[in-house]
Amino acid sequence: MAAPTARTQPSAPPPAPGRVTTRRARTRRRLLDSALEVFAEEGFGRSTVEQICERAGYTRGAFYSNFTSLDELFLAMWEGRSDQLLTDVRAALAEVSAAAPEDAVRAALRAIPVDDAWYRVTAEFTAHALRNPALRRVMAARERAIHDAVLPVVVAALGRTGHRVADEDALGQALVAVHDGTAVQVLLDPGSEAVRARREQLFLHVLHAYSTPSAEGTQGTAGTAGTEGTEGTEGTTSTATS
Amino acid sequence: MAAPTARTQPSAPPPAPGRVTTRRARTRRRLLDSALEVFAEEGFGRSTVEQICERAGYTRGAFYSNFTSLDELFLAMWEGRSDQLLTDVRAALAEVSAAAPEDAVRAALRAIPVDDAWYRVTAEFTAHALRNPALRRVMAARERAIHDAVLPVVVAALGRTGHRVADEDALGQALVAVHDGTAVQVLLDPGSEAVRARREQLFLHVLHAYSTPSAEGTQGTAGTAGTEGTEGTEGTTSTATS
DNA sequence: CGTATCCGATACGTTCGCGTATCCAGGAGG
DNA sequence: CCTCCTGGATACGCGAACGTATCGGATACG
Repeated sequence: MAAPTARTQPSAPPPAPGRVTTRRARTRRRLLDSALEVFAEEGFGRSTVEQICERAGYTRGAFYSNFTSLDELFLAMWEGRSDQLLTDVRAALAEVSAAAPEDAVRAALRAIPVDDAWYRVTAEFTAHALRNPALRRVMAARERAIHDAVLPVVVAALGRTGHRVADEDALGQALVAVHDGTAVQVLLDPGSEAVRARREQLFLHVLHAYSTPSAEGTQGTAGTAGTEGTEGTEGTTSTATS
Repeated sequence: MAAPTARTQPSAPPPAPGRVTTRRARTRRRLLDSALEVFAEEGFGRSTVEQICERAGYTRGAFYSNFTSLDELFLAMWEGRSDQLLTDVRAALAEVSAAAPEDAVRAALRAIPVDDAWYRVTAEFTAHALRNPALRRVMAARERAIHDAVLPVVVAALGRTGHRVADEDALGQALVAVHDGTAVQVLLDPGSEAVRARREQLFLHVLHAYSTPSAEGTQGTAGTAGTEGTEGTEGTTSTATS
């Protein structure tokens, strides 16, 4: 009986998981988007809650209703963007999964645009992560995820041209390192085509360094992919072993 | 109050360059040292003038007497440490200038210890530089200096084992990129010997990738490291596609 | 169409850090 | 030994950003 009307009792409403959610989600999203911009422009350490809210068209009340601290928002933002990036890369790699490794690399690099704003933020996130064990784990996990997503594709592509990868972890680590290291260079010297070209060149060198041509190719037929046809190259090894 | 009239010399001493300078220099130095620590612990954006002064044993008065802003101190500190590092590397390389490239690489890596605090600060400086054209130039100049200091030695060492470097700029850029990229990995996963080992391995791979064995070698010694089956392969791809 | 409930806006007091202006001690030069 | 100047300490006022407590409008649901 009773009580149906005014239940002030907290027992009933365990955070109803789907009530006004729609507005909230939009707000949250706008805050996160604005955060990226502000962090990129001002730097994390110099960004204020108010700047972010102002840009998103809200007041601080909205912020504190959605996040408890700037740190929390920073992490959420970075993870969100990072996930998106990973998704993009996966998609891009899926499309070219039948191409030669050279093309795969180029496609991957295209899928990971050296986005100015994003890398400014990532550099800062890195600095932050180096100081905070929890964040460090997050970042390490992220690198591993990228690693896991990219490696199989690369290895497969290499395999199609008759190359085998002995130590996949080493290759993965090398690729990530090269990516990070060269990305900064590209941003520090924007507009320099030379830097960009050498970046690509370095990737290819690394691919070759970490794979060995298996004497016999399975790929008699493998040519299949032929589409672009360019990949004939195979100079790989050409001269080959002494 | 009246005192001010006491200007004996109207000609005004052009900042007597060596008067109390001794105290001042010490103060400046202590502030810079403390700054590194504070920046490393708190992050640049969250460091305050007072924190730095407190750690150095001064008050804010001392700070504003020596610097005009945190930014200025940050730059001065980074440049100072950076110069020191460069000096160390030069010295280390001079000692091993007669060794095989593998040893040179190892010596260089030893000379550039992956110092936790320093890299945390550098990561932040990088982020900062990506946002500030003036700092960006400073950083680019620094990288070029390191590049210029290290390359000749590396090239010479390679030459002694009968390897020639076709594109020195490319090699330099690659080495810097690999250094930066792997340094972060080492710091993100401290204590992992595997990561460290792969870092060294990657350096060697890069050295080989960017140099070609000149048929005639002085390489009597070449046997050297024998680390891994060297990958004679070295197609170097240079020929590239068809 | 009413209404209970969210969600973001507004208002407030507080704390923190800054930069300046002034003061005083200590060390170099005579 | 005395003096004069430098360099750091102290004191002060200011503005920014924070976090909270409360309110009013919007919104999903019956």
